[in-house]
Parts: sequence; C-alpha cells; structure tokens
Amino acid sequence: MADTKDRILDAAEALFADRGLSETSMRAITRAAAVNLAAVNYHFGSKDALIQAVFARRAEALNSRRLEALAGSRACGGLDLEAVLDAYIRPALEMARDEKAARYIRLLGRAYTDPNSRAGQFLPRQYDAALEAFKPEFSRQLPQIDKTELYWRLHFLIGSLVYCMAGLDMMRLSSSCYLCDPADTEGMIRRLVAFVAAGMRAEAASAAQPPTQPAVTG
Amino acid sequence: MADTKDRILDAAEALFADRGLSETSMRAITRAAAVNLAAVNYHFGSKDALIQAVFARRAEALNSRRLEALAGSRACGGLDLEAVLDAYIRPALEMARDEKAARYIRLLGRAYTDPNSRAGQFLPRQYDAALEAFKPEFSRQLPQIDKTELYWRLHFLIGSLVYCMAGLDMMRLSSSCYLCDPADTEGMIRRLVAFVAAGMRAEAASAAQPPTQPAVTG
DNA sequence: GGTCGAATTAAACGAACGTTTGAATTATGG
DNA sequence: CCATAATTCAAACGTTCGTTTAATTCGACC
Repeated sequence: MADTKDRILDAAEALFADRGLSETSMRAITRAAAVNLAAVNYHFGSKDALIQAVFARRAEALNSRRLEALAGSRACGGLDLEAVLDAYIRPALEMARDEKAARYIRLLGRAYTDPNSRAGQFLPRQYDAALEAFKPEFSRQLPQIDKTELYWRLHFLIGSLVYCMAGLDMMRLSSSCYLCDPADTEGMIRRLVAFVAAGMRAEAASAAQPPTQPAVTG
Repeated sequence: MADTKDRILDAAEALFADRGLSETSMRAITRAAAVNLAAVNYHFGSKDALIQAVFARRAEALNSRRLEALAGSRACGGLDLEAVLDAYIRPALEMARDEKAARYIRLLGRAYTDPNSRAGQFLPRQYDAALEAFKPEFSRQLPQIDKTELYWRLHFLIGSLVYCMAGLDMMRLSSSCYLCDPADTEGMIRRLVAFVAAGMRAEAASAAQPPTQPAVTG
C-alpha cells in the first residue's frame, strides 16, 4: 500500500522529534507505524535514507510559504522590515500549530545544531535557499548596515528562531518563566519579530572593548 | 591514577561535542583516552553517569565567571544594558577560545535543544541560576518592559547565544556567509551584544495582526 | 482465472553496544 | 617487606541494533 510509506514517515517524524534520530530504533518506528520491521528497508532502503525522506517530505513546503508570504506582502503594498521578518518567521512557527507538522518543526530546529547531521543536504540547501532569497530584501530594508554586519545579524535571527522552533526546551524546564506561554504562537511570532527587527536596526557597535572587563581569577 | 578520570573526561567531552552523546561509544572514548574499556564503568559507574560528569565538571565555572563579570562591571561604575549583556554573553563565548573548553561550549549549546537530555539536572539548574541572577539587573535596566515581555526576550537572547555556542553550524555549511568569520570571537561578542541590546530595548509590538498576511494556498 | 510483480511477513544474521567478571598489576601504609 | 586496597586488564556477558533472507500474501492485468 502507498500509505505504508506515509505511516512510516509519520511515525518516524514523531519519534525522531521526541527522542532524537539515533535514539529511535527501526523497531520502535515500525511498531508505532504498525508495519513490519522490514518495511523501512523495503520502502526506503536504510535508516539513513528514511531520515532523509522525513526531512525531504516537508523541505519544500516551509520555504515555499516563506516566499509566498514575502511576495504577498510585497504585492499588498509597502514592504517594511517587520513584514520581511514576518514572512521569514511566521511560516516556521505557524507550522507548529498543526500537530503533525509541529513534530517536523521541532525536529528541524534541533537538526540545526546537530553534529554530523544525518539529514542529508536538505538542511543546508533549504537554509541557503531561504536566506539567499531574503537577503536582497533585508539589504533593501537596511541600507545603512554593511553586509558583514547584516549577515551576522541574520545568524542571530536564525538562532532565536531555531530555538523557538526546537520548542524552547529550557524555558519549559525552567521554573523561572511561568509568565511565558510557549503555546501562544501568535504572541511568540509578534514578539520575536519585534525583537529581531530592533536588533537588526541597531547602530553597529564600535570595535572598542566593552567599558569594564574585570580580571577574572580562577 | 587520578588522571585516568581526567583523560576519560577530556576524551568524552571532545567526542560528545564532535559526534553527539548517543553516537559516541564507550569503546571510542576509552580508545581516545588510551585507557581500558572497563575504566569508565569503574570510575564513573555508567555511560550516563559519565555524561553527567562531563557536564558537571565545568558547570560551575561558566556561571561563576558570569557573576564575577556582573559584579566587576557593577563595581567599576555605572551598569548599562550592554554591560549586563556582556557579562552574560562574554564568558560563554570566550571559553570557546580555549581549545578544550571550546568543546564543552559546543556541547552545551547543543544540549540546550537535545530531547531527553542525558545531561542530568546540571543544565536546567545552571540555566535557572544564571537567569535568576541576571533577571533583577535586566529589570532594572529595562523598567519600561513588562515582565512577560522581558522573559520572552531573555529566551530570544538565549536562542541566539546558544546558536553561537553550538558553533554556527549552518553558517559554516552555508556558502552564503563568506563575509562572517565564526572564529572572530571578539567581533561575535560585540555584534551579539549590540543586536540583543537593541532587541531588548524595543518598543513592545502591538497585538495587532501584521500589516499583510496573504492567504496561503497549498 | 491464472500469472506475474509488488508488498508483507517471520525469522535470522553479524556487528556493535553498555556492562560485568575475575584475575593481574600497581600503589599504599604499617 | 609484606599485607591490603585500589586500579588496570583481557575476555566475555546478554542485549539491541540495522539489515537481509526466503517464503508468503496481495493486487492488477491479460
């Protein structure tokens, strides 16, 4: 059946996001998908190929939505920095509203800092594609920022976004943030956009040493 | 010998950072440390206990430096937002200058988004301790920001910082950021502080929907 | 309705894993 | 110098891993 592949992909996606790639066994996946153990190797070839298939399945969707959002905003009138950021950030965090896609977003967020990623070239490719498409627009919105500075700031943006995608684990574990509701997607998007917009508009800091740097002993 | 434990910790730290926790076997660790396979279980009890020991070894150092830096800046004169951020950010990123400690920083950055962390309570505890210590200072520097908003922004800060700690993997993989030099620690710190400072000072965004939100089809 | 390829199944494969064992070796203290 | 503890060692333990095999069942088409 065709839905065997999908059931495997769904189960794998969920387990990968919950436990990690290496910590999830073929047996756990096939058990969750209610298919035979050999089905993964039959339909995908190997565990690594399955991992790549899990990423490949949704690789296009996210960036397509971003580009559509950017084009849509451009068409609807003046494009400001907040709109560009929203087009980049919103699709990623809104996908997390759908229970299934949420697993993928979490998985993707974690994959960004995974060593020896078994996800294949989908991640770097998607990363490059999205960033390259948005770069000219960011440059246009921030003409006063030089390119090196801008690129650094794009990475800081990605860091914050990826952390939100990964599920804000530490925030959930921490008792210290009872006021924040990680399930409030709209609030998270709005706040992240405002935060990053201000960061990207910042005056470039001078190269001077920070005002105080006490000698650290020990 | 006492240095058997240290050799194991060093080897484990390096391999964990390079390959991941689950992807690193006891045999690989003991081979790299040039000790017997049974040494880990003898000295630490189990692989999980070793993982916790790797984190525990440096758990105190980072936060101590942060608190010293904060106290130092406070003593040296007026404390502004940039100084507080610098006290929080600099110790983490400067540790990466030392080749050995750099491995730990990378490992720590990745552990922040690891599901089912095998690192024990060191991470949440360190996370809480550092944040709780800095929160009052942030509140003082940003009296106009309400607490919910402030806490969210602290998480965005942590997202960016953690991404830098983890080694900016995607940036290295991406061809698109040839202008950024991830080895330029001082530049990274300066830029991150400036970026986050501006983000934290931002006017709180209204709860209104963003200006344009085209219907996404497909 | 019988044929052939696709899909599923139960069972087993060798390899690698974390851990344990008991003997050999090294360090320590009276 | 010897007794005693701490450490190292080679070898093996049982388990789980990803993968493969060969037989069986299913579905489509002439």
